[in-house]
Amino acid sequence: MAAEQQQAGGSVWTRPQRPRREQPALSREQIVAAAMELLDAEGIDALSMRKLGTRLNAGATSMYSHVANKDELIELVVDEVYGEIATQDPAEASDWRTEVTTVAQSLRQAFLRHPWIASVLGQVGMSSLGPNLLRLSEQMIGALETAGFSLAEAERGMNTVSSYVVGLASTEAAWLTVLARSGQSQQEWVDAFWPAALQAVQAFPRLSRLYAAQSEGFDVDSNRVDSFSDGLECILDGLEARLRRAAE
Amino acid sequence: MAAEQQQAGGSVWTRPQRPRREQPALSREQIVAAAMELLDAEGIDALSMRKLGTRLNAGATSMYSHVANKDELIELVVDEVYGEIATQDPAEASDWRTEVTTVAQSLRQAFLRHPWIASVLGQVGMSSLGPNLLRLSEQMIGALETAGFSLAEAERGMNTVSSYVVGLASTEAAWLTVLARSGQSQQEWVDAFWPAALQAVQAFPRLSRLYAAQSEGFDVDSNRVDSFSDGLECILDGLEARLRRAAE
DNA sequence: ACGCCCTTGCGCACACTGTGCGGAGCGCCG
DNA sequence: CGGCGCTCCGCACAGTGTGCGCAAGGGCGT
Repeated sequence: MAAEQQQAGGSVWTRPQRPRREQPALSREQIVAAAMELLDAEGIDALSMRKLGTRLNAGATSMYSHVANKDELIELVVDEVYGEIATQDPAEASDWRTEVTTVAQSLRQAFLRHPWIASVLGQVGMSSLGPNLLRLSEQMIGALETAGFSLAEAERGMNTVSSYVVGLASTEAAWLTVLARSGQSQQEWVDAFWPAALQAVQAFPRLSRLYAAQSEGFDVDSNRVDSFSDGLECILDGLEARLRRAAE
Repeated sequence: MAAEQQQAGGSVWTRPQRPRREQPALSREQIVAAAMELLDAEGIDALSMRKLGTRLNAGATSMYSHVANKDELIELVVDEVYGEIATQDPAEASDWRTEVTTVAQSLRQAFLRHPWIASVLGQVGMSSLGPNLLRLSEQMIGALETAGFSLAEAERGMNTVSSYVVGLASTEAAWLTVLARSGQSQQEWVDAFWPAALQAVQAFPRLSRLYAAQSEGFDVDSNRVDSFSDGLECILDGLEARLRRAAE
């Protein structure tokens, strides 16, 4: 610490180098950005106000002038994640399916870029009403409404799609978090866990067959993205069906 | 504390009432059950090992003989929640759609009975491989496979449905948690938040129309269950479509 | 029958958390 | 130039998960 400085000098100059009002030295944006870095680098457990403070060359409680709570801070960071997703230019009006698919894929990838978000969504919920989330909602509802759905139908469709994306991406992200915490490579982790999984599953015939089939190697990652796209298209098929049904 | 007892008596009798080996006095099941009670009653923030200990007339660290971690404890409680869902008797082989729907609805209701689960799923993931979760997976895959899907298709279908259920129920449960923490009634909370929501949304035309339409009252709860069932049927429609497509 | 060991529960302690409070430095307005 | 207010920070408090070592008995070897 700076203990020796305090002992050497008087209390007058102990921290003269603190550049008080040249610029506020701490801003909401900086805090949110630093929190995002910390979360991406070390995960949710490493985010403490003290660590965030030191990373900003500030005290532990200095952020409370700009942010009410740790919870509010987290809400802000979450919306920042949503902010990474660009809304499409409405000029290039493409197929509604590709438009919805684009948003969904971007959302998934944003979640996988910031896996800590899974551990946080259950506390913050989608209820935070941050501007970026609202923007995404507006776009998706817009795509569905111009496709021919009523406004209420469009909202339900959006809820269905986004629930699917959030649910699946959360599971994936949680898995990534566990993986990261274990410190092993993906292959190591799978190898280590596979026997236990096989044994846990052996009382269930279909799961056993499934796991056995998956044993004879296949690419885990590519299967995952296929699986995501497949489920998404399944939902879109369901939506398209009711669109056609309404048109007749 | 029991300080005066120690001062008054010798250290010999300070805790003679502890019934050492008459019965183990603490079991995994008891611990999990008590944790569930505590979680249901006071939510995730109230679950600490100390509180759990006092509730079991035990010390704070006495559970660590039966449970490795707090995390492991939470995994156990989560699987206990899945355990509340009964698997259907395979004898009465009904329509695959109603079978899947039954599981999905039960899952949703279990989540809403224990809203704290939302804040926990992102840390534990579905990756815990607890026996009850496996049982549910087996049933759902079974329903899909006997309906005519291949094993791999059945797994993907299950993933799609369960991701949807988990995602949506998590959002709802998170909302319930926020509501409970606020201490207000649902109506009070909505009334208090509505102006802010309207203002946040006013930059987005479609969301504004949507919220305005929802302002002229309708039953929030019934709309929610309708919305859930609607999205679920949408997914099932999509699945059924590929079943028919494969049959041709 | 007696003494030893080994399991099991628990008190203590440590490092760490979020955050309320009061004070201190600085810029700005009157 | 004096007072006000906004930021920033050190301190302190209550509370957390959990590692460590001790104590108390039941079960077993002799």
